[in-house]
Amino acid sequence: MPLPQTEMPGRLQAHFAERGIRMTQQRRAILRVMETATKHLDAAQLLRKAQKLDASVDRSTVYRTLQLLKRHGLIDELDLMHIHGEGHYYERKLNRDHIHMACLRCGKIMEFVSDIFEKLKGQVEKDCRFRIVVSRLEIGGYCAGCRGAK
Amino acid sequence: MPLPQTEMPGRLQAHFAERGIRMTQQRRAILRVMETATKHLDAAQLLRKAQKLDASVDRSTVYRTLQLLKRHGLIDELDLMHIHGEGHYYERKLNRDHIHMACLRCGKIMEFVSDIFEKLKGQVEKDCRFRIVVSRLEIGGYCAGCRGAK
DNA sequence: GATTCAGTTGCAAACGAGTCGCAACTATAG
DNA sequence: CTATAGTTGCGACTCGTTTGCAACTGAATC
Repeated sequence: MPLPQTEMPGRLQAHFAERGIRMTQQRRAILRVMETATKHLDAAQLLRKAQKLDASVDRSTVYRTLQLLKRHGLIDELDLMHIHGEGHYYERKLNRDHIHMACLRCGKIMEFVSDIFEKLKGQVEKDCRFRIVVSRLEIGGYCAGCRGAK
Repeated sequence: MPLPQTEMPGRLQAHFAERGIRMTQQRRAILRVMETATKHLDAAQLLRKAQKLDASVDRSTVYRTLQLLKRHGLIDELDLMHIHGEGHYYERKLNRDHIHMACLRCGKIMEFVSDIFEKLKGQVEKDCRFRIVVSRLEIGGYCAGCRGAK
């Protein structure tokens, strides 16, 4: 299930340059992993993959870089309904928000883009006079394949 | 900001009886706290309040009871955008799902019920052939009062 | 290219939320 | 009243994440 690639690899690095954020060997490795990831990664997976590019990358640097990316609104943080433990998953923020669905039986993660979701956010902004910065809709349930069984 | 009280206090206890779940002193205290809570509680707050009703209540019993309530679909688990740390918050599941909005500046939590949200869930069920069991929409941003400032 | 220094790093220790194994206890059915 | 399956408190533990600190380094300036 490849993520939609609506942005070029290298864009995260470009964002850093634009904003005058210092680029280091370690950050380059971590950003490259985020840019080329084809699925949602947690911090441990991100660390392992980044260490293949630069063996010196440390766990704490991964966490610090994730905070940095979050603060700049370049990634989204997900729970995926805590299907695999208490940790978090990360993905690059792309043009359009999407919904995450997690199958409680087979663990599959699905994504879904919806105009109704955009409309809902518009309603919240208008009716609640609330300025939305980040939104997260996660759904747990049973996917088409698992609905029949159990 | 009181939660909508569309169910009577005592309903959680009634659910337990209906389903033949054993009722203990400690559970009675914990359920009573959940039933009368006027805001979202985390496990530590729930423990403190429950201990005022029954001093013997232990942390692990609180967690075990929360798992039980979750498994029976009687409570919802929230992150509230991790505004106050990594823990979780709990609230009784009421008739209608609602959206949670967290102000990134003042920390206020707001709730919002929307037909469009119901419609969106309907779309997911239909278009993705996905049977929804639990859903969570959390939004971070700036509330009406804080939008001007900063 | 050398100098400078704020920003960044690895390390190890600490943290907080949540879980678990176990022996003692207790709510409920018979 | 008894039997027993379910529940409890306790303490030790796991796991994801954060922190303080001394050493290092990117990049701006000369």
